[in-house]
Amino acid sequence: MLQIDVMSRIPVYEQIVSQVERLVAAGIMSPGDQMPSVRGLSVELSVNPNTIQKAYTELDNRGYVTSVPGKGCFIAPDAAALINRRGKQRLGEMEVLAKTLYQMGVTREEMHDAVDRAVDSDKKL
Amino acid sequence: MLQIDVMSRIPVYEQIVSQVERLVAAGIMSPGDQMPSVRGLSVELSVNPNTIQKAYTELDNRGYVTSVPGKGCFIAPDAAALINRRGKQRLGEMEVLAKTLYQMGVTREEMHDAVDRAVDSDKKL
Amino acid sequence: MLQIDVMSRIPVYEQIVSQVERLVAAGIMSPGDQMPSVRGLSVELSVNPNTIQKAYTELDNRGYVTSVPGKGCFIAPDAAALINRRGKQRLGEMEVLAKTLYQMGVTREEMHDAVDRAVDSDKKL
Amino acid sequence: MLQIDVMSRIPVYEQIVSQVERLVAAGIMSPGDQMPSVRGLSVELSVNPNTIQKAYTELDNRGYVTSVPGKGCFIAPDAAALINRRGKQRLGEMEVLAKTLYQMGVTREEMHDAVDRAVDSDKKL
DNA sequence: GTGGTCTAGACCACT
DNA sequence: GTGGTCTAGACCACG
Repeated sequence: MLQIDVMSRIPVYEQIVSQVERLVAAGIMSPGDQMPSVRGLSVELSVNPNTIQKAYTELDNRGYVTSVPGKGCFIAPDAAALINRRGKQRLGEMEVLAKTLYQMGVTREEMHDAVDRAVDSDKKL
Repeated sequence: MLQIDVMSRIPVYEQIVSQVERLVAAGIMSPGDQMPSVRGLSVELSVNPNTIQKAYTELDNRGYVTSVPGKGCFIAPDAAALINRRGKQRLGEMEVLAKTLYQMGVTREEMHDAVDRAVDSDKKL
Repeated sequence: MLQIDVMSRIPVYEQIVSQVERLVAAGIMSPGDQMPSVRGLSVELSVNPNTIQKAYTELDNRGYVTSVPGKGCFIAPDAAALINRRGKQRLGEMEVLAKTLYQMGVTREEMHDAVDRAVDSDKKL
Repeated sequence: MLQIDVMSRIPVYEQIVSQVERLVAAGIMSPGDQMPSVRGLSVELSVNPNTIQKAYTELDNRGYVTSVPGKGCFIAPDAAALINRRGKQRLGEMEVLAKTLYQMGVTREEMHDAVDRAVDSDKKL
């Protein structure tokens, strides 16, 4: 269910967090669902268990999952809402990027087009 | 003319590159203009000369600037065009970010608004 | 596998870049192969780690290699193609040199012979 | 008669030496001809007199000119022969370059073509 | 004075 | 352990 790109500059643990984020927001993973075990996911992705643990800790910090010692790690009831809130906060990143590109001579329309392309490409899937 | 935020996670040399990029694109620095000397900028920004040197080397690699040992560092004739081209290439980053945010439940309109805010805030200055 | 000539006027980091270029083009290093670590190569060649780092950064900039912090530095999938493309671009250097030598009274045949000597000496190895 | 490119990476004094080399080899300057004065050439090219002096010193070292204190600087009788000899020595540079390019996947034919292009472009002028 | 290279030694985040 | 950034201080060639 998860795929990681070891060649990417994005830290592996962050890739895992992002993908869980996406799966929950898309409704593929639902509140109450159990996450794979740290050791299981470690072998499945051929990734160091420490890295998986770091991702899970981050997911817990963000409130997307609740770890129950001895039982496992479960998607939190309000995960989707939290993710949506976090998404809105990240609009600031887009604002910063847009400002930078605008200062480099990219037009408002070109940026709107890029956003539309992204949205449409996602709708198709 | 340049300002550095030492607390930022963005490397100092990258901050310098970005700011020169902006100044050239805005026409504040023009082709043929001489950049501040490595040592001069070093003391002005209280940054190690090697860090400035790294920024200047990067600017040269990108073709924004031509460094002439013993003479100085000058804005290249086609710097603005190169910067614009690089800006268009970076639209891919915006597409990736937009896709991610969309998957987190952010709407197309909210993203368009973010772009518009960025453009308008820059126009005001 | 790499050898450095500290007495040469060619910067050490450029020597490293050139040699890796050669090894990859010759198929001795293949896509996906891991480069020696910065520190490891540093002690092996008795060169400062910063110098190695500079070489690796340049290799990354040229797309021959992808550096993954915390994991290592790996030969890029399309490294050989990029190197070949760069080689063709550098034919311009040969043209400039040939023109200069011709103006100094060196004949076309003498230059062809020099090229042939170089090619043959490389084939023998 | 001489033209220098301040933006070039090639040192100004070397540009001057090369151009005098070319003019003599082409027969435009002949043995016995007087070189421009250091001060005169300095203002004509808008170049620091020290730089001109350095070029003249190098020309003298190579035996292309003989400086007569108080009278001036004159093209040596055997200048053309010396230049031709130097040209042949520089075939080594071409050999090194050819070997490098060959190792980067450039073919023998492509290099021969580059040499021919250079020779032909010079013949046309 | 200029840019460019190198060494030495430190710190950071990530695996 | 890895790569990446930064500081401090030195040396070089060029103008």
